[in-house]
Amino acid sequence: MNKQWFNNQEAKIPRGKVRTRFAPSPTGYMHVGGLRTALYAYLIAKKDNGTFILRIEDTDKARFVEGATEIIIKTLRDAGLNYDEGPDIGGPVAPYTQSERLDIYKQYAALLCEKGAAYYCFCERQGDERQGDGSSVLLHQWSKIDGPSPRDPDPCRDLPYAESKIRADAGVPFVVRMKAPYDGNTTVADMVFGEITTPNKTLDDMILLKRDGYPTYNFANVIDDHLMGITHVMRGSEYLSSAPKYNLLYKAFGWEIPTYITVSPVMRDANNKLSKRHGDPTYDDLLTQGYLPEAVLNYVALLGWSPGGEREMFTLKDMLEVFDVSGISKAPAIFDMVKLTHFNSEYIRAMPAKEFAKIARPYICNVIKNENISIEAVATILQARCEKLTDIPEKIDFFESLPNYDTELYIHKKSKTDKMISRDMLIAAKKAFEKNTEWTNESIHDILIELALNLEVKNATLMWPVRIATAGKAVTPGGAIEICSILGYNETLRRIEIGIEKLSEENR
RNA sequence: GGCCCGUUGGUCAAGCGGUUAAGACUCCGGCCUUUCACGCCGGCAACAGGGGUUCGAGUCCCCUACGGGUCACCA
Repeated sequence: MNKQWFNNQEAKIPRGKVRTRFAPSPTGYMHVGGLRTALYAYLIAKKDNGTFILRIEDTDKARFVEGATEIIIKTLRDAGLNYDEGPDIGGPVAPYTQSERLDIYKQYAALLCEKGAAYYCFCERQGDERQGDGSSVLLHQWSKIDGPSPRDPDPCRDLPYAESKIRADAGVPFVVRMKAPYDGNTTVADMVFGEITTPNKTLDDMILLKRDGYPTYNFANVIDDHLMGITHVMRGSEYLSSAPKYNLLYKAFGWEIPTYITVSPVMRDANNKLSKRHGDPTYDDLLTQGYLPEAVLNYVALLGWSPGGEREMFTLKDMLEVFDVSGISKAPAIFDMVKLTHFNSEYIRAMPAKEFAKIARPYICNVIKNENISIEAVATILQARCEKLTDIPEKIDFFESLPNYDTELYIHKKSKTDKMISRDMLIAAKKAFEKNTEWTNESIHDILIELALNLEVKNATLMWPVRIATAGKAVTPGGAIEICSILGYNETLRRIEIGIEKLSEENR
């Protein structure tokens, strides 16, 4: 065993600062829960001026997905969760990638065997069968009998080290398993779940190194978290029951155990986790559905974490100030699209008008081809009334072409406007418009207000038919004035005439 | 089935032994208004159940129920 080699690995460890990592496996998409985990890890590090790193956990060859790492990197960048370290010091930052570190795991596994804390196992593969989708069918039936079931002793566990080392070196296929003690207890300290004590006899000899030479998640994680100097390990609650085994590994190496921060999953309903397979949206799906990255991040942060007060709108920068692990809840949280939508509309409204116009532009241009219509003006009336960007097309299609609407729309109970009155109003409005030369929001406003005054009717009595005639639908962004203004003089008059015609026909 | 974890309105949640049990979303009223929306005001709606401990329990303990996790050469 090369002592110098191990010393070199250890020498790279930076100490004394908070260091966290986001350690996804490259599945081809980023799910919402993953984003939340990344966010929390980022916040913990950055709150303390620490280091946040990205580590790709691609130790399952069978599940390799082309381009998956790029998606993760893009998402993180998109969300503003920039990681600041990779294996190439000084260069452009590529993430740490476990498949590039295979030698390291092998060396440490061998070291553990030498120390007697692990062993080579030459038994045939056993226990489960793989299905096409990567899930497995357990062959084992759980006993109905009460009490802890005794571990099946592995025949290789007590093989003399020297003997199995020779066999392994000679090329006999093997896995490396950890030697979990039969006696005593292991206590795991977790910042969210508190202290959990587990009897060692319930722990199995988990596999560290697979037959193909790749490490398991359980092993690579411990090695890397140590080697990369991770101080706060954040992960999902599915790993909570393995945590005692991780502690045993740290102990076997004589390494300091990091602080664990375990978070519960994000659910789709009371019984099921959010999952792509069930059709739940991934982070990218949400963006294409018209959600803003900031809104998604803000909403997701609040799933399972609360800052304690009444405020719930937080930018990433705000979160840096208020985030605290003590606010993380042990209970799972259900993802609610309706509330996300609310956050999104808040973010849209809070945006500077110019910025909104910029992001709304493609959605608007997709519908409005007419060059006489000002995209900016449409964006302006849209901003306060759109919950997500994908709402835009159906809200503004009437600008492009007048829908074939029903005259029932002219009936407005509140202002006691009916079809007859509407017709009179439209005729009056037409005349008033024809007399005028200017065509701005202000001039249109003045004309209509003055007209209502002269006719001695409520504003709504006049505005309602004008809006219906010019838009041809009941629900519109903006009122009559804005719509007329955007449509322009000629189109406005054309549509009012159509309205008069429609209403006149019915009276014959 | 064993072990571990959880459970406050439909949802997110505050609450750290004494509160009229916050707040937000949704929904429903009302006001404002140039429709819808926005905004403002108001309303509906919760401590899973049962035992303790205590002068006093959503808060502490136990049991039950329900839910989740785990028991892979997946992560």
